[in-house]
Amino acid sequence: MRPILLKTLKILALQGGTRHSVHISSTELAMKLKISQQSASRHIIDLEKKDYIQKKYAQGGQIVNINEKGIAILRKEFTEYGLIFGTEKNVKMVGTLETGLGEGGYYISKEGYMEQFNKKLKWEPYKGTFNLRLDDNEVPKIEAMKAAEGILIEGFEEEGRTFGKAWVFKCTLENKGKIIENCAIISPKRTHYKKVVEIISPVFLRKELNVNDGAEFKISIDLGDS
Amino acid sequence: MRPILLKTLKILALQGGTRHSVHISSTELAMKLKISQQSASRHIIDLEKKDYIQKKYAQGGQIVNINEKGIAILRKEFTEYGLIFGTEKNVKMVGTLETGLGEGGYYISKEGYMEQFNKKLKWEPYKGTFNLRLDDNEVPKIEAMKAAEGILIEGFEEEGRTFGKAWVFKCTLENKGKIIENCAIISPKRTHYKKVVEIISPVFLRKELNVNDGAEFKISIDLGDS
DNA sequence: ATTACTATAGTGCGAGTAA
DNA sequence: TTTACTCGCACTATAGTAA
Repeated sequence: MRPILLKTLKILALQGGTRHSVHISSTELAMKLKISQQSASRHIIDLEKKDYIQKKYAQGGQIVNINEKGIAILRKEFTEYGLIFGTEKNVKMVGTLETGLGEGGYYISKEGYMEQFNKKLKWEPYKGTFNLRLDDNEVPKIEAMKAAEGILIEGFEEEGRTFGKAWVFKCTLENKGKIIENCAIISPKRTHYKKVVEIISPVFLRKELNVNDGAEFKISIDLGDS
Repeated sequence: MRPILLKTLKILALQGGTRHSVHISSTELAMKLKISQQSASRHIIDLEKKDYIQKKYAQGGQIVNINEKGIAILRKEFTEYGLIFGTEKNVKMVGTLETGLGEGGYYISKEGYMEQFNKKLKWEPYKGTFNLRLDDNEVPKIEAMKAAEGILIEGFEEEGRTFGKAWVFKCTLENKGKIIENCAIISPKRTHYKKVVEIISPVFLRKELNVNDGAEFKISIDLGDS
């Protein structure tokens, strides 16, 4: 979505558009946006074309209603600002199971990491990672989460090789109504553009849950618990 | 501020930029914004020129810090989204006293309004309004507040003339540390582009406080109390 | 690797105006 | 009064590239 359309949608929402219909002329909207009447009109048309709003003509302006899709995008913004200012304490995301390269399992099974997991998570992970691919627009959320506090897992040296530090975030997973506590997202970098998160857990999740690639999971990260 | 710059600033904030410095290359930022590296670089330069951020070069990217001014604009956005979703229960604004046209006093002193003020506010206003000019960027806040609930003052007919309905919002004012309870903003329209709010109060505020045009007031509106 | 300049391509803005 | 079209121009983004 173009930034100017988001701004337009926000102005409509500030007039109460998420709660009831808004009566506003393109001239008035233009003033609020500090753009021309023509551009305001175009933005309204664009928003309707993209199904963010509905409109109909009325005496001296138009009646605008914000659709579910529009409310959803505004709520996403609100959540992201909540993450910025640390008021959002629980991050929920949806991810799809996929097969990784197996590298994750190699790394986490190193004793230098395992002893820290035992100490800091109070459980020992199964020696493999569970890879969940996030939806494209979840990425800012996971990055914000990573930018916030997490549990630091120190790096170490072994046989002349360096194993870098990592951060873990306690979370729970949910699949078909079944909730798995004691999971954690592990990430080698604080913030890094990546659509896949690697999950560790005391149990072999694929077997425990009998799931295959493509299975959908709800991920819930409690930021207050890190 | 251009919408694209706000979006850029938000991305930086989501990397933790409001809490600590962020190490990010223009290429990585460009990916997150889904624009070219060149544009991302330009936006970073623009943000720094306008004092929203500070940056310095580092190995493999740049180190960005968000300034007070940048944090302020992000917080304003957050507040506005809070108003949209009704989580912001208290709206605070700053306004400057100015002399109105005296019309407000004429209208509110009509018996048809006065009896409603007595009943709905539990006090009778002084027969004049106290006009506070808001800062330009406070306008969306006041409009969002007006879009939310308020106390409805019904219109009426008198000698063939129509006196329209209005909304009042209980508030308190603060000037030089002195707090005046029992004030209310009165507005003839739910949402209307206007930089001046008219305040009513049981007392003649100019005399009570010994203030003149230009005096600064903090306005605090409790939306849960309407 | 980076950042960020110049030059060009492309998009979006607003003036004018019709309906 | 509205909304919203066409069209020209200006601004913005990106490609190419230097440092």
